[in-house]
Amino acid sequence: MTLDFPVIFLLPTNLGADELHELEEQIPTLTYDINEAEVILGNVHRKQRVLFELRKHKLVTEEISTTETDEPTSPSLKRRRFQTPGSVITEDSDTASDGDFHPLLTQSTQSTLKAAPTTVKVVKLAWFTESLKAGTVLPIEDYTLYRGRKQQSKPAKLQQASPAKAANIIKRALADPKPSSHGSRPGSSHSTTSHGRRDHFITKAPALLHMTTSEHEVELPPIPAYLHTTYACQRPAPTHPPNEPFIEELTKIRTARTLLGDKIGVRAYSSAIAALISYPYLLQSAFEVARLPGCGLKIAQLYQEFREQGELQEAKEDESDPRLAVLKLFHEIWGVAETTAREFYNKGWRDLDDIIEYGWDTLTRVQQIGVKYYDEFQQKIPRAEVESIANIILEHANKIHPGFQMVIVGGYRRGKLASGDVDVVLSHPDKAATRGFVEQIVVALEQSNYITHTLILSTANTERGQEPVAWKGNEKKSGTGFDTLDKALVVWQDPHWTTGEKKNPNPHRRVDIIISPWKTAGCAVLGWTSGTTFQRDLRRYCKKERSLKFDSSGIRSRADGTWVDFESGPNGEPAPDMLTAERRVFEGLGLEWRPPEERCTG
DNA sequence: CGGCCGTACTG
DNA sequence: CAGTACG
DNA sequence: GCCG
Repeated sequence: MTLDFPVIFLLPTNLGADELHELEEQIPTLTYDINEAEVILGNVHRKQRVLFELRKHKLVTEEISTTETDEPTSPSLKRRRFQTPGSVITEDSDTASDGDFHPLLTQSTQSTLKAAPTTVKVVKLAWFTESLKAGTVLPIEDYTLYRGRKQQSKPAKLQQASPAKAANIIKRALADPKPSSHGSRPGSSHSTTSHGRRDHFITKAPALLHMTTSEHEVELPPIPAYLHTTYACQRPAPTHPPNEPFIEELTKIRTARTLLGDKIGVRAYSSAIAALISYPYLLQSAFEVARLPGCGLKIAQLYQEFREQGELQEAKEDESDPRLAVLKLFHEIWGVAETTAREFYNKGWRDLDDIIEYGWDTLTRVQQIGVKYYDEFQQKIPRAEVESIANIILEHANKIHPGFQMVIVGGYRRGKLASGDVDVVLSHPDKAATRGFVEQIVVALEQSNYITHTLILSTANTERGQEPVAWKGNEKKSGTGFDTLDKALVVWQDPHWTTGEKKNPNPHRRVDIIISPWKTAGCAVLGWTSGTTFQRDLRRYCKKERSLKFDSSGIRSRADGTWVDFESGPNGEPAPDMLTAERRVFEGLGLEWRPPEERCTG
């Protein structure tokens, strides 16, 4: 008995290999060309997923509302398609360039369009399996997740774009932005090898671009090779990128997301910001934005708005939101993050005095310190003072045990003219010298009256990550466990003053003292120098591309937990100094070394 | 749709 | 355990 | 919000 099914394309998503194969056997009208399908069958249950699948398979459709009849194109369609968020456009669609059919953009699917049906339904898998069970083709409507009309006719000419219209154009054209919109000039320096999907070539921007940007021809500059990666640790990120004003606006939005506890939003904006920081040209168009890693439709639209208005409405609203202003104030207290900031706000508190008056006893120890020195911690620390503080720490270290080396890390090392705090990494070639050293140095600096408070003392003990399996093979060099990376986060105040006042006028400073065993000092320096996004992407890169686990106290294999030593020399001899060790870590990870000034990912 | 850095201290 | 910190 |  063969049931009378329509032509079916089967989505492999969410199907095991066996399951997939079995279904393929069972479908009498199976096609392997999605363009031929009348019905797309999939183990999916939500429309959002459907849209994703269609995009993935580069099938361009426009959703048909449930009230609309299937077949002939209704006259109202043209308007609607400018507004339908579900509209899916790909590089293979002539509509993506609005009739300016671009031969270079089309490859495979277009040739099949002529014989293809004009509409397609995406249907839950159950429709098919239950039809089989019932021995009859069940009504498809109950299982339909999505009905779409395939895009093949060109719409009417588009005139000079109004801003609102331009936004929609961008939206449509960027619905599947990456393959079609990142151009590069033939003969530009970067090659097309090894960067996968971002290396399609087009000689100039799609026609739409011109309508949305300017009257004259604008060729997009080539994307630098290093922007073909989503890892910020593979790109230079200068302190003052050409698009800083736009980046500042995005940073305002990110700040608001931070205060609202939207960690994922923060990550998203951080990725976009990091890519924009690495972009060496002044932006000209939204398409230029959308082809950057971490930048999609939303960021491109925001750029468009920025270009037209010089500011972002969302950023403006965030800045003038009184609640966010209070949350920001509270969030800037050391020891208070978004949850506690919100708690304070919900108690009706609006400033530091409220906290002191109504909540002092509910604060943790470190929060009390954070409130007490709120103003002083807000002050930036000039480079000269950073150096002076660091040198005092090094002197004390060498008084306890000569031979310590130090690198001032953090924002200072990245070149900032003034820092929020002081970060130093101390290490010593003698393994015995660093063990338990953090307590000694803190005590010494307390006794000399430099350290007034200790916020966190981390003596994360030497036993860590001793995977049972890690025992296979006597890995010659590093052998087993590295020692711990200890740290002290302290409050610092220079106890010397000359002005004859009775009270010490010197500001309290936040100082982070990190003690690393020599063997992993390169990781420590690398981990404590780079900006946050560089750091997160470095870890993500290690995980996804190298199956390694990076943190500032060492690198481990994810397979068996063994420690990986990139820092020692070819014969296992220790690195000559910490900066050499850092370079070796870059090298060992397969990353190009970057000077600290180029790790300013925000 | 699932993922988004990894670790340690505090209470 | 949740919250916070560090880059 | 973006990526795979």
